[in-house]
Amino acid sequence: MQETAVLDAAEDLFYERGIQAVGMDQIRSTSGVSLKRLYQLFPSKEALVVAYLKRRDERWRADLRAYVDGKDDKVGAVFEWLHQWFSEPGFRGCAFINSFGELSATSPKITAVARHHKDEVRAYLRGLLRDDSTADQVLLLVEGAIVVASIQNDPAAAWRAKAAAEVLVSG
Amino acid sequence: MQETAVLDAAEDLFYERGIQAVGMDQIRSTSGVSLKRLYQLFPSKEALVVAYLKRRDERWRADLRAYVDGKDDKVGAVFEWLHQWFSEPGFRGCAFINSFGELSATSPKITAVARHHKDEVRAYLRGLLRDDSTADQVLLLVEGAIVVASIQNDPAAAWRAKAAAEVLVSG
DNA sequence: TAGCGTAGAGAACGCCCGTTCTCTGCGCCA
DNA sequence: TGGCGCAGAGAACGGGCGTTCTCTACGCTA
Repeated sequence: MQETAVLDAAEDLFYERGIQAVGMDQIRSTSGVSLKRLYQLFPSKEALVVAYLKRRDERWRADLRAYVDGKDDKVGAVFEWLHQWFSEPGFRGCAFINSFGELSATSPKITAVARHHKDEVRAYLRGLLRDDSTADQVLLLVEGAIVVASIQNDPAAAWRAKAAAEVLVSG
Repeated sequence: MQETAVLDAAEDLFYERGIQAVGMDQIRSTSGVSLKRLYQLFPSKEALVVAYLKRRDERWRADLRAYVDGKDDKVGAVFEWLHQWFSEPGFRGCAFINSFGELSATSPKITAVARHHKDEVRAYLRGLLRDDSTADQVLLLVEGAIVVASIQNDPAAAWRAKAAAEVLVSG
């Protein structure tokens, strides 16, 4: 489907290079969808960015859930999954943190999507832990691990976060 | 001094709106320094961004040190200081995380400055704690608190991080 | 006072952006 | 087969970007 091709191209390019660094022409040539059709599917670049982020949010959380579901140590599994993610070749941090830093001053819609993603992650952790304040602390470790892993290019941040989470959960 | 005026304008505008959203003309009109002189002081926009980030890095860490120095509970004081920062009117997250998300794919120099800032923060925490692996865990809480406070617009993230840090340090 | 060098203001340059429009050509129905 | 409509390719548009250049006017030296 054309919409999927456009979103695939958008995700590859926006995540890899940043949103403002990618023009609509590059989305066109990568997706193979004409500019006219592209604007029929998404009436503006902002709408395309929002669609890209929404799809990524849902897939990201579904992947995390799928990995954690079978495991006994749910919290530990979250950080194992993060470590896997950090180790992927194209890893460049959290798309939502990056978009927020780039565009929160310009676009309330993009700000809202980023906020929603973090809300959902927090809710997921609360469901995993049954103690809200511990879950909120674990969320801080998750976000911190993502930031440190990307900026320092150091996937092992996930293991340090895992060790810290174990202390918080057991304590 | 003109250089200071330019850096002040750059910091205000880049931090508030993002780097790519601010043009050199706006730096000129805000600082009152002519474009020609501006390019004598900083030979390119990238050089100006690097200078802005370097000055901010040093001032940020000096402010943190100044606040923490007198306190008994050094680690607690770090999070108190963060809470103060999060509560400032123009708070929009960490300039280095934001710049990294926006430009790490484009500019190795900016990437290096962001990485250096985080290295220095880590080193500072290690000096405070004398136990490197605990310090690295506290770093995750610091970064996580910054991210959550900015995206959720919730300065209280600092208090949750403080409580978690107390558990990690005492444990 | 005459002449020179410097610095400032802002126009100009080439390029790329997001978005729209035009023009071409192909597929469908009578 | 002839006429119609849709869709694709890409040119066009207005504007903004980073950077450079021109031109003016002022201040110092003799």
